[in-house]
This record gives sequence, structure tokens and C-alpha cells, in this order.
Amino acid sequence: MQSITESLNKQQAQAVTAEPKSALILAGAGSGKTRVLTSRIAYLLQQNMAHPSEILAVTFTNKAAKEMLARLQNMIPINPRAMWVGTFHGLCNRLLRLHHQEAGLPSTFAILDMSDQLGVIKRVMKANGIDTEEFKPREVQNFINRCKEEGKRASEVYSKFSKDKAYIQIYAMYEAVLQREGACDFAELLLRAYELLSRNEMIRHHYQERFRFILVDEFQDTNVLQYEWLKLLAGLGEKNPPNAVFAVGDDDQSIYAFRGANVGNMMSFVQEFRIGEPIRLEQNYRSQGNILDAANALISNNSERMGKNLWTDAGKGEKIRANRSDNDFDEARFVCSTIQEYIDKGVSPEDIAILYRSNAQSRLFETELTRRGIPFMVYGGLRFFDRAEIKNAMAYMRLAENPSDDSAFLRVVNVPARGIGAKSIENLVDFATTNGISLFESMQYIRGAAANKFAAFKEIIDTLRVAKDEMPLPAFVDFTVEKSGLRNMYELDPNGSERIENLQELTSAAQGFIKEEAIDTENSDGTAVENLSALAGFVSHASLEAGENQAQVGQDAVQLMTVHASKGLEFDIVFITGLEEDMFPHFRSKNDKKALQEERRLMYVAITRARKELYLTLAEERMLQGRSFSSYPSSFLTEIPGETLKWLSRNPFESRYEAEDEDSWGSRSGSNKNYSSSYRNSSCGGSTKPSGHRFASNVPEWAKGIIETKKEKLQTQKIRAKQNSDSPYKAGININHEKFGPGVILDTQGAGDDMVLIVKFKTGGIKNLLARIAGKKITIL
DNA sequence: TCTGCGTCTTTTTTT
DNA sequence: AAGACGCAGA
Repeated sequence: MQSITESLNKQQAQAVTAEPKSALILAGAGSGKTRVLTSRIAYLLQQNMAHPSEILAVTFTNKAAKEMLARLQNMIPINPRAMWVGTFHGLCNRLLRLHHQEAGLPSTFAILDMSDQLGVIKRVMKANGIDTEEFKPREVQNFINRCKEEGKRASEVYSKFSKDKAYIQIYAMYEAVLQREGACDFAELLLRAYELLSRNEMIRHHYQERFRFILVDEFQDTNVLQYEWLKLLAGLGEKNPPNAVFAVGDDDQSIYAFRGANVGNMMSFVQEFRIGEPIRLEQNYRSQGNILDAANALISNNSERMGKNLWTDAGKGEKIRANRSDNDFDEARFVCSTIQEYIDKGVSPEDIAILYRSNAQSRLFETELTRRGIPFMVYGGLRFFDRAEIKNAMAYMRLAENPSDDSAFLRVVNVPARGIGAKSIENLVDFATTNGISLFESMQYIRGAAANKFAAFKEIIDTLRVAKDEMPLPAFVDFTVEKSGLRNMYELDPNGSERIENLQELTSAAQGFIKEEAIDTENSDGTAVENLSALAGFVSHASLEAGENQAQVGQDAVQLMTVHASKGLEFDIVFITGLEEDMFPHFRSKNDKKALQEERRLMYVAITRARKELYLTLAEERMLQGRSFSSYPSSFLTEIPGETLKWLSRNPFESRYEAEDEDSWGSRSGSNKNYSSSYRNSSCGGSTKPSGHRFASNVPEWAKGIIETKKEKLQTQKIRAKQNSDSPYKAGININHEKFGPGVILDTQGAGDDMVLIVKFKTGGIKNLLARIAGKKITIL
């Protein structure tokens, strides 16, 4: 115990050795937050207050989780296996895998990332004839995610606005599709896990008994659902006292409201868990005085803070330096030449960071650094698991794992090209939606030219399904790349060599995964325990932990990243770039007081990343989406005390009278107006497509039946139909279908469970119905 | 069915 | 500026 607390300051020690009940730690930037968290766990274990299996620790990134474990193992010798440490998403995934049955999911459920999710939404909308011009899939996606983050299913959302009503209907259809495909999007992981716990008393009590100590990092970034999940797990209102929740957060660093984070959770936590007084960590061990003064001054412009003032006993240090260049190219040149000077003086590149508000800004710095031969690393660019070739290979593996994963199916059914074109796929999708089965299963019912093509694809997937149980994961990855034809495809592509390398890298990733994350059986106490197969683990790993490791690869390099990505990191020398009004703060935030305050917190985060030296840079003119704009300096610059700041260029806030005429300064926003009004014209006025129906609850126009084209096929079908003499369904019989109404059976094919009815409905369309499914909905007239 | 070309949109941030 | 998407022609 001595060793754990001995080098802590008073407040830190107070937090670490607090009584084993719930507590809130308000930890300012650079105040030793991670240290306190890990020390707390070490303390609990060492004092025998807790057994490792009783500890649940939630972080926001996988990186943070890993770091926590690593530091912990440095402090005390323990086997971290028994603890649950991870992100909300990772832990929920784990919970759902263990209890998939109770959660209503197949053990092999797929995890959809953002682009998969968008794809499903587009598919759902198309299948139901919803105009994607009028209802933008992106907005639908946001709507759905927002609902889920508030814990609401489609049936629980109400709105009087017609647009919302439409969204709600799409949400409902989307829910149904996900359920059928056995897939979860990110928010679904949380919502499902929440529902699992709240509905299943046994499971809930089990985990409530188990996790007596819950530690939460970055508590200010939790959303409504996550907080509810925590309350459930802690047994608030059920258990007296509830489990000890040790929440660490900083309201001033809340920068994820845009994705549903709710700072209000901190206040609620204090009330609901009856926290007396939060423990404040205000001594900053990171930054020099000037930097800290600037950060404090800036953030004091925000209202509704919990209140906290960072101090340091380090000296004032260098003044912050500001520089305004003529344009963005010059800005990049200024930043990089300054970096060059530091490197020449012996500073190592990895201690230098370039921060920007949005990803698009990185390009100029990249080219300039390349030109100078300075090594650099871009965080959060295209992530390894987001690369097309990797996603393709993963899709094959997902299908091997879970053939009803339609997203994966659609991604690779014709990659490499197998002559399965849009039309065949459309037919297949129609058949699948009409009958409510997966695309994979539907393949066998397709006749005609496409049948052989589908059979070839099915053969590949079937082979993979067998292979996955017969070889170790890395070998299976390799086999997949081979058998799918992806390797061959990229080998034939003259530009494919990098993709081949990446696919090779995927095999090593699988190897690394096995080594590091070795998935083991849980729970010695006999509750529902299930082994996650290595493949299932790897597949979800690819969705959930996409590429955070790659950042560590390029060791000694200048670090480039968005301000968001920089949270939790620190560097000797930091450049905050693009400090222009409408850029940072971003123009989409400027008319919303709350959003503007979040921008300010973002700036606060950026400033507090710096240990020794801080540069603030901006440009008068900047290329944006192909156009050039002039701009005002960021209003945040005026909130930084003059005595901490030194302008290397002319100070744009002095001598305003001699500044350029208003026109050139204001033209950024002027042009913007033009831009948005012309945008409006095109989307409101000149819509070329008639935006007629919103919901075609009946038959989608494009659904024209599958087999009507070829006469010869009809012939063979007629022969088949004769074999079905024991079935009540025969050509020529009139029927009525619950959903599609009256119709006549044109033909049948197949027999028994596989029997398909080809029905012409009065409403116009010809549909192919699987007899065993449609049977319940059909009456013979 | 596939390919290439032209048009349109986009990004603020991410588990 | 770059990527997604749709369309037309091979």
C-alpha cells in the first residue's frame, strides 16, 4: 500500500484510498487521472477489498483499456484475465456473446460499422420504395442512432412531425431487418445489453453480485443509455447500498455531445448515487504556466461548469506563439519549417504534434512534411480494417460465421466479379424480402442463368464454413483470401500489390489477435458460459477495435491528428492549426450556444495537450472543397490572455482600422451564403424526380417477379409442378395473401420445404413465395 | 454485365 | 479535391 500511495498528492491519495463506495473524481487535464484510476484498482486488490473478478472497468477507447492494464501489471502482480476491462461497446459485446440466447441473437451475430449500417438503411429504404432524396439515409442513420442512444426502440418513439414519423417507420423496418440478419450496429450493442440486463433478472442479479467495483473513465462522455446501463449493473435502487461506482471525469473535456454524450450524467450521478462532495484533482503536472493560464482563461468563458481551476508549480515557461499566414499553404510551410528547426535542435519528432479541427486539414501538412523528409504519423486516417480489401476478406469470414449476414453478402457476392450483376442481385433481394429469409438462403431458389453463378458463390461460402472449424484462425484467414478469389483478383490488378500486402498483414493481425486476446472461458461459478470462437472474436475485433494499434507502429514521427483524437495524449510541442472563425469554432456550431461551448471545450482539450510549447496558427485564406475562402481569426484567440501570447506575425486584433476592407474579411461567410442558397435551390426547387409516394406499403414498383423473362424456364417449371401433385398449390388456383391481396398462382417449382409459388397479384406484381413461409398467410379461394 | 465518364455531394468530431 | 453515384455504351 505504501508503494501505491506514496508518490501521490493529497487529493490523488484521497481518491485512491476512498471508502469502497461510489465516488466522483473531477480530474482536470494532466492531473494524473489514469494514474489515479489504476492506483485505485491496485489499492482495492492489495487491500483485499476486492477480488479481480469483482472489478469492471470501462474506458472509452481500447487504447486506454490496454494502457490501464499495462500500468496495473507494472504496479502489482496479478492475472488481469478475471477483470473485465474494456470499452462500453466491447463489454456489451462480451455480455451479448455470453448470453446471446437470452438477448435474442444468434451466437454469431455480426457487428455493423457505420458504413455497413448506412448500407442497410439504404437497402431498407429502397426495398420499401422510399425516396432517398426526400429522406436522406445519413439523416435517418443519425435519427436511429440518437433514438438508440436514448434507449428507445422504434415503437417507443413518438413525434408529431411527419418527417420524424417517416424516420420512425424506417427505424422499425431497419430493426426488423437487423433482427432477421442477426446483426447489431454500435448503438444496438449497448441497447441490447441494456435490455438484456433489465429484462432478465437472473442475469442482472448475477452481474450485480459479481461486479462490486465499477470504475468508469471519461465519465463526462457517457450517454444516457450508458449511464442507465451502469445504474442497472450497480443495482441502484435494487441493492442497498449499490455497488461502488468510481467515476472519473472532467466536465470541461466533454467533447462528444454530438454523438449523444450527456454531461448532465455527472450531476445525476452525484444526486442518484448520493455522492457527498466530488474529489477535485486540480494540480496539473503536465503544462507550463502560460499554457495553463491560457486554458483556464479560455474555459472560464463557458457557463454551467462544475468548477475547477488548474494550477501548476512549474514555471511560466515560454509564451504561447501565434502566427497568421496568408493562406493555408503558407500555414503548412510555417508549421513544418518550425518543426524542422526543433528537430535540428535535437527534439525528437514524436514529441511534436499537429492538431486540427477536421481530418481534411491534414493533407497540406502531410505533403509539406513529406517534402522535407520529416517522418510523420497520421492518426485516424484510413484505418486498417476500413480498407476495401480487408473489408472484403472480412465479409467472407463473416459469411462463414453467419451466412445470414446480408451486408457481408452484398459486399462480396460479386467480388471478385462472377457475373452476378445488379439485376440478379435485385431479383435475389426481392425474393429474400418477400419471403423474409436471408440472401444466402434465397440463392437456392433462383432458377435460370443466375443459378449457376449463385451456386459457385455458395460453394465458396460452404467450403469456408467447413474450413473455419478445421484450421487455426490465421490459416483460415489465408485460406479465405485464397478460396474467395480475392488474392487472384488483386494479383491480376497492376495496382494491387499493396492490397496483397495488406491481406498478408491481415493474417498476421489474426496471429496477433490469438496471442493477445486469447479468449478464455469465463466465470468459475457456473452461470451461462460460452466460448467465443476465435473467428467470432476476430470478426468483432475488426469492427470494434479498428486500427488503434497502427498509431504505435511509426514510432519516432511527428504526430498528426484531430483535436478529438488527441484527448488523453500529451506532447512537448503542440501546434493547433486552422484557428479561424467557422473553422474552429466550426460554422455549424456558431448559432447554437451549447455547441459553441463544446467547441470551446475542444479548444481547451487542444491547449492542454501541450507540455512545454504551444503554437496557434491560422490562415487568411483557405481552400475548402475546391474553393478559396477568406476568414476572420478564431474568436477563441481573443479569449487567450495577451500576456501569455506572442504574435510572430502581425497581430490581427490590433490596428483593426488599417486592416483590409470588410469585404475581403467577410467574404468567407458571404460565399458560404451563396453556397448554401444555391444548394437549397437545387434540392428544393429543381428536384427532377417526382417525390410521389413515401411508403409503398404494397408492392415496390421494381419488383417484377423473377422468372417471367424466359419461356424455356417456364417449361421446366411446368414439368416440376407436376411432381407436386400432393400439394394444395397448383397453377391456376386463386389465392388471397394477407399482405399482397388476391392473386393467381401462375406456377410452382420445387417440392416440399423448398416449394416456391409464382403468383401474379391483382395489384400488379408477380412474386415468388416460399410455400412453407407464405402458407400461413395464404388462403385458397 | 461491366466499364468509364460525368455529375453531385461532402465532413466536424467517433465507439 | 476527392469520393459516391448514376448513366450510357461496349
